[in-house]
Amino acid sequence: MFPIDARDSRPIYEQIIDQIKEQVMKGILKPGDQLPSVRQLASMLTVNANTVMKAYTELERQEVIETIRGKGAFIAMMPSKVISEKQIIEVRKALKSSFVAMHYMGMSKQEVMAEIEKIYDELSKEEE
Amino acid sequence: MFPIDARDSRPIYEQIIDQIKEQVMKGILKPGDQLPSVRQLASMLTVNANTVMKAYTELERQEVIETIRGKGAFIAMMPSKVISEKQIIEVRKALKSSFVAMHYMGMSKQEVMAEIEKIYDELSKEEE
Amino acid sequence: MFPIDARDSRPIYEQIIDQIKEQVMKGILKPGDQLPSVRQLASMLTVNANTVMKAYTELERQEVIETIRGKGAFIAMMPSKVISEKQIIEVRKALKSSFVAMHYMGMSKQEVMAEIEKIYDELSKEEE
Amino acid sequence: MFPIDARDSRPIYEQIIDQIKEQVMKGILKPGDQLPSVRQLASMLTVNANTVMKAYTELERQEVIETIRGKGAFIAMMPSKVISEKQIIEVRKALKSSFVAMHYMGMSKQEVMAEIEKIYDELSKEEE
DNA sequence: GTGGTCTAGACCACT
DNA sequence: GTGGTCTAGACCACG
Repeated sequence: MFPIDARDSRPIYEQIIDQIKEQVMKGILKPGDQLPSVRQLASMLTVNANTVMKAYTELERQEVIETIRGKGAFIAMMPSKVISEKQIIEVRKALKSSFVAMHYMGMSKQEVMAEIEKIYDELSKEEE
Repeated sequence: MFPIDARDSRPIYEQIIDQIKEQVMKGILKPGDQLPSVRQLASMLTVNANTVMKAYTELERQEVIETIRGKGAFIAMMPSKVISEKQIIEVRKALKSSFVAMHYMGMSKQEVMAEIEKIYDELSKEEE
Repeated sequence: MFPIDARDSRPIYEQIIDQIKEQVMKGILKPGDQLPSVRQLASMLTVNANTVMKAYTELERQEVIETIRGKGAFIAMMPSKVISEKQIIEVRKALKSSFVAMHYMGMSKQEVMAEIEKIYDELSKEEE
Repeated sequence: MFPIDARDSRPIYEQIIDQIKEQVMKGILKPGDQLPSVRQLASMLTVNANTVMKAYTELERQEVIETIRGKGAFIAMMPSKVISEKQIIEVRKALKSSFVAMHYMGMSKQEVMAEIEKIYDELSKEEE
């Protein structure tokens, strides 16, 4: 379904969260679509069920998905737009940190911008 | 000297690393400039000396600073240029993750781009 | 598991690093093999866990091992190939220093060469 | 006189010791030759006099030089040939460590051997 | 004074 | 269980 890298420094449950959000953004997953069950996804990704559970719980908290008892988990109908100040500060810090890192990798602002465009293209392009 | 946020999810030593790199990028710290000693910075930030030590060690490894035995730590003369494939992949993932997060915060690509410009301005503007 | 000499002038964490690299080179440890956990190795060697941690962190940075969160540390699949100019200069200095020392011990070039062959044999010979 | 690198990881006093031994080995300094005084050498190298003192003391202990009160320091007449088991073990460890490092830098045994020959050539060639 | 190593022990995040 | 961060405090080598 999607690639999980156990060697990645980012925790697996976070990778799952991001992958699902990404698929929604790309339109691969649409509002109302049903997600695989915790156990199913766990066996697909060969990770622990608790790890998937943690991802789903967090996704629900963020209102990206909705879980209905006895039915399963579904992509939420209404995209959440509650933006907390905290989140904005967090993402700004993350961006700044990335830019400093890229600067130290010898990339000019232009090169960084090109990289950003590239990533944005990927995100809007629907993949199989 | 610079702000350390104990409640931040990122480890303290990483925050120190980023702050110093940022100050170099802004031109506040220039090649050859002496950094505060490990113990000094530790007491300034009210963190443990070992934590500062860890940051300095990593900065030296990245060739951002040079330490001279018995003398102290200094901003490196030669900007480092060693880039590993791993680093590039990491930073791309980080960017993508930020963009997905911003999308979920309801920001359009244009708004994201404006945000990026703003952060870049901050990074090139010398602060007091 | 392997010998650590507290009286050795070289730091313990460096001795651990070298021992593990040596075992990989000899083929005793193979790509994918799991290493003892930080705490296990610490108690085996009767050193502090932080000391072993430091060694593992550095080995990961050098891409000799990979650590997987919650699972443990493993010998890396891909042999690392990142070489910095600095490292080459360092190792040349170390060699020169050794040769000067051996000369002062009254060893001729031939004797030195014989010694080198002997050490190389040891390194390629798989030990129990 | 000879190059001292404060940024080098090796202590300055050790660099001085090695440089003097190297010059003796190359024949630039011959038995009976007078060395510069501690203060002279210190100012030549722009290092602390205590540091040079430490180097001279160690060189005398190793019987590489002889100091005569009121006269100065001289290269020893008899090359010392006392070899302690300890020294041999030390130098073997150093060599092994270098070889492992070179192996990890992707150098084959042949390449290492070529490197060794090169260093040996340098050591026998009298320089200005 | 400086950096660097090491210990002991706590606490956290992840699986 | 695993690695990872952090503190507090000791001791050493170097200049």
